[in-house]
Amino acid sequence: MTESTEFLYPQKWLSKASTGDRVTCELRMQIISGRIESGAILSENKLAADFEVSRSPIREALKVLAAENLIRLERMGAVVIGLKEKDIEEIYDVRLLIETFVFERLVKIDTKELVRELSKIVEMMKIAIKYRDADEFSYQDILFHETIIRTINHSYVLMIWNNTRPVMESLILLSMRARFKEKYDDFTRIIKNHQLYIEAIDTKDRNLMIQSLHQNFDDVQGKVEDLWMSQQMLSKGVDPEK
Amino acid sequence: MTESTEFLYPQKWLSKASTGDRVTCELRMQIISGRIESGAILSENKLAADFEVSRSPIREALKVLAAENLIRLERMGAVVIGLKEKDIEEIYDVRLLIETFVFERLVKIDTKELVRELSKIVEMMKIAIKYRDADEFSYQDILFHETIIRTINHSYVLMIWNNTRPVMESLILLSMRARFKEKYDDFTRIIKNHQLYIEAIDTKDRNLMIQSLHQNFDDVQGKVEDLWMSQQMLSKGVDPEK
DNA sequence: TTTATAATACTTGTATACAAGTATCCTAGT
DNA sequence: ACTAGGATACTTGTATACAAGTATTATAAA
Repeated sequence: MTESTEFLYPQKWLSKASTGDRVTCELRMQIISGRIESGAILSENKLAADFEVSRSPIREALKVLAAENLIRLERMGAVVIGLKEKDIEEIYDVRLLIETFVFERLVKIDTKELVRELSKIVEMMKIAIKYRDADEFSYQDILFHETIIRTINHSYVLMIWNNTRPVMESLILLSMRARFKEKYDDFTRIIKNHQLYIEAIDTKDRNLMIQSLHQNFDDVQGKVEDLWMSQQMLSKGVDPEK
Repeated sequence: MTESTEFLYPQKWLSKASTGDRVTCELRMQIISGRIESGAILSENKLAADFEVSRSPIREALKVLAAENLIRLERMGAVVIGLKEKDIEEIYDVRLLIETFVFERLVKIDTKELVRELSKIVEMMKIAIKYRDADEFSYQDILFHETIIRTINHSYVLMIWNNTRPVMESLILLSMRARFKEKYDDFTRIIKNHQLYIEAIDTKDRNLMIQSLHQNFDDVQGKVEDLWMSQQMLSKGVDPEK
């Protein structure tokens, strides 16, 4: 395998991470980006050799990726499932489910501090755009939503978020990198939509929030198309299933 | 530690399971039942000695339990979080969230086969009651809901279910065992409620479904109180937090 | 008595070794 | 030519070994 020496996952996000976490994140990116094609069979020994680590962190990574539905652990080897279009829609089903639930809780509590925090994050996003830093922008985008979710202090909703976040993160990273190269002016719209979201929370306007969520969803649809493009760029021959 | 030689998790459910899975299930039961008190600090070496296995399957188990929010992995040792009353409520928030979502999909498709399957499961539950088999009853109860959820073929909703199922399973097991000893006539009500659920799906009656879901939730509230009792029986001194 | 420091006994993370099981391929026999 | 059977080279699951880091405890000095 002509393994590219480049890493897809931002290395600076892994400053304090263990080898296992590094492998997990990198493998996830390679699967979602399509660099590792769906249907491929991964062997622990081979991966260990490729990553130049022992089998321990590899096993750890495979367990995590299996829980994320990206691979399927079988008797002999782990087969790569990858993300189909249907999966991406389903992830956003879950996000809509979560965030509407969260909003119902938010309208009952004081959100002044949250709004302040979110405003700060949007400012950061603007800076990231200004300096063409796709990874930083992605980071703040994810942080935005995570901040909202954490506010309601619901450990099991947070658990769901934690389980879907890594895949979301990878999707957003890949999409944003592609956009910074091609559709730079998309970002003003994204910023605007986030500000709409903040306003909805601030005024506790349920309709505005729903509207903003759907807008965000539409944005994401765009992201998905971008991702598809970037996948086609990265991988040699993607066979479009179904 | 005066480790009881008895296993809490049904051994026959582990016929083909690896050592890692066995440890995971047993540890989970011990934490949820309160046999391992919340706040306790678990060390991999100690657990390995207690279970008479190596650290590998123990590590595996701890990772899983951490993802389920039952323990928190720290630098030195894993601290047991356990289930507080709030957590149990939150689990059922998630279940309500999932099952209402699922129902919205169910009303759009043909559910004849599903209804047949569910009826079969309820028959099995009746037999389990007749023979006072709490574990078998629990198994069918969980299977009932999982069957419904699997029907809509939504991999990410299924993922959420998979993430909450183990804890649910433990809760139900402990609760049902207690009930078979004390509140035997509860089961006619539970059966009735499941039949109501089936009817709601069959007639695609949204209101009936909501009603049945809430009834189920109330049932569960009872379950929770039972669990609390059984916890107090099992563990010497539970300190009621908050 | 109290504080600073060093030795010690723990902890986790990773690498390696071993055992049991499975697919593959090659050979022998018909 | 084709099938049966066995050797072989894989696979995962578990045990063990080792390295690096952290809390604790004991000791020594003020």
